[in-house]
Amino acid sequence: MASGLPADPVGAAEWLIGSTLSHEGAGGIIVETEAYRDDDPASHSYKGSRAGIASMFACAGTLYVYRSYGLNWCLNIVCRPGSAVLIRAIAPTQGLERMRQRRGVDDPRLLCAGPGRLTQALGITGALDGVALQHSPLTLAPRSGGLEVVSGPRIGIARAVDRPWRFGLAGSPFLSRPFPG
DNA sequence: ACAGAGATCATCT
DNA sequence: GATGATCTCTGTG
Repeated sequence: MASGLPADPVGAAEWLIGSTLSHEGAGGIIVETEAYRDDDPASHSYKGSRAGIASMFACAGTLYVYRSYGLNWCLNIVCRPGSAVLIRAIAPTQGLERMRQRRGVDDPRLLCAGPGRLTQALGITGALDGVALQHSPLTLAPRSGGLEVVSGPRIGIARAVDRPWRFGLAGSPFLSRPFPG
């Protein structure tokens, strides 16, 4: 990939921490991600391609956006066919006022702390599902300096809970939940 | 602070 | 008919 996204979702999830993600002037710094691999029982792609998740089997850099629990949109970036990284939280830096309006809350810590919240704050919907990142209204800028990344068990899944494939920026107040330890 | 329930829908059994 | 990679509100300690 042009952006240097690792093909392995676990490496990509860690790599994405600290990157800047924005959509039409609203966005911030990615502080929380999760990796989902095609050989991973917790992944939508585990049982192979089927209707509704086709974009997860597209080429690296494709956006996979799906609806969760009937109401929330969740944003993933495919890093290899069948494997993707779920963007779980960002530290809001641009377009604060716009995001507050869309979310209907004032507390900046509640603007983008969670996969459903961040898509709502940025105005991301299923319309972006299957679109290539570089041809989408989304902008992704890799991190510049080093930073401390922590990892832990993923959230909200029933299978393969033991895999520590959730990554976060150490000490960030914008995480959807704190990391154990 | 923590626990439980409801909202809502594509996909699967 | 059941199941989620969720969020919010409400009731209780």
